[in-house]
Amino acid sequence: MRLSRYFLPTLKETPSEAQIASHRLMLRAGMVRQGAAGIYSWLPLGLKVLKNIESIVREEQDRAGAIELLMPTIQSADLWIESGRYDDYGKEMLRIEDRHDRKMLFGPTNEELVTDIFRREIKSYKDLPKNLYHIQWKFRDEIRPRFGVMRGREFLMKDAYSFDLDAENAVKSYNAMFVAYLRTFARLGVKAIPMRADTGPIGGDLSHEFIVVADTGESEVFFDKGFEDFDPLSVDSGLGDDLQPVVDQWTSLYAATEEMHDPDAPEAGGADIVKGRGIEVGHIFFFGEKYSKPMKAEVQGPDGKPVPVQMGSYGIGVSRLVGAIIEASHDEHGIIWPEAIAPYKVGLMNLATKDADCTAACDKIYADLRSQGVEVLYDDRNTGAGAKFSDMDLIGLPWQVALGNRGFKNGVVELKNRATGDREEVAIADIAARFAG
RNA sequence: CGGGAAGUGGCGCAGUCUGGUAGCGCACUACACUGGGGGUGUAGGGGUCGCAGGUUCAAAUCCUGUCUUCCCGACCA
Repeated sequence: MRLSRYFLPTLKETPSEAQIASHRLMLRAGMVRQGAAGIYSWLPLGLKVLKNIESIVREEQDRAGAIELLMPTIQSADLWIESGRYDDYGKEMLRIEDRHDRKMLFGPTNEELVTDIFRREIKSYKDLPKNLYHIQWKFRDEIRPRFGVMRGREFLMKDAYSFDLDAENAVKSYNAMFVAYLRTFARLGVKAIPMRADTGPIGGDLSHEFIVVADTGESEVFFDKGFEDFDPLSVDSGLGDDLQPVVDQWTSLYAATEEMHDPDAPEAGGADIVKGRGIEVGHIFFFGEKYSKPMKAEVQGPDGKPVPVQMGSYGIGVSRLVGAIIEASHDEHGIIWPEAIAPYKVGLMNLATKDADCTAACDKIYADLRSQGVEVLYDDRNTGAGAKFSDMDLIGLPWQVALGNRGFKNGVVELKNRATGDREEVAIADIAARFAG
């Protein structure tokens, strides 16, 4: 993409409403603009990151055997009345009426709707297990939205729902998601630590939160230093494998959020327990018959008798992750994207746009990179070099390639790694090949 | 929902106390210079000061109401 034709409104100064790093940087980097409190438009650069995260989340869900569908954002109140949550959910649920005065709502989550879909179609234990998920916008009318996309009212969430015949199999489904989550966050380039969690209003018996550790995190967390060394990607997880040992390994070390932390517990006091701040990016629950019973989501068992299915739900805050990753990965100059989700891999800067030869050389690098399938943002604007460097640092692409008169004379570009700051000179003729494969 | 703060051009702000017809920086437009870390000059365009009432000869400024946004707390992906 040529920057001169792109839509990337970067800001030199931070809008006054933004306080924390991710919010400031997302506004300055031209990723989002606010529509109302907690409601954002995603501009092209932000959308690219959101889509990249979404793709990785989707790949890992599919890999773990979950099946994608798409449920609507607007739901009928009927199912929520049936489950009993229409009254329980309170003012956080945005309620509306259609032209026929029917009660509708903007979905804050989808247990009811997915349970209804399940119960209409699945009648036999032979069709289990099932895990259905979608990636869809949710709306929760938060009392106090804040921190940009980290606590928005409208947010993109991946939510999966598992259905099993009995608790034993439901735990297998739970474990599959547990491992899929570890893999997902690792692939996104962030360290997320699973912590035993309070089940909250969704209810249930078994629950873990996945917490990204960042200094600006909103809640206090306590965890064993041993988590630093775990590599989730070393674990292979096919559907049906017994993942209990993996889960056991990951839950053997102490980790707890503030509300679950018990300073008096023997395992909580060790020298390896560190205190930090964290951002919740995922939350998984096993809640058994909580919805299947009142909503009569039953299958016939081998003995021909109807049994309510055992359910779990599994959420990842996709839009929140954009903010959370920035919180965990930025410096005073701007964002530092992990390569897996960066909006572009390479930022190419022509520092001498008035020089026909230099421009031709840049154009060729741009064409070569694109023909190799490398995503490249090409700053071909007629601005000073300083503005280009600053913008490039701000938007945080992993690799910067700069070519100006000085380099052109010597036949070299400057290649900079955004994360490490390391620079090296590479021959103009060789630079495209550096990104091959 | 309790506590606190703020709304003045696209962004950041001054002006409000002490009422007199709106200003600065950045951004934007044109031209010239410049071109390796947000450069320089000249000339421009853009704001009924969140909104509605009120006081006054006169309101960004004083009074009342209202909307919006942000921060702290209790709640949440």
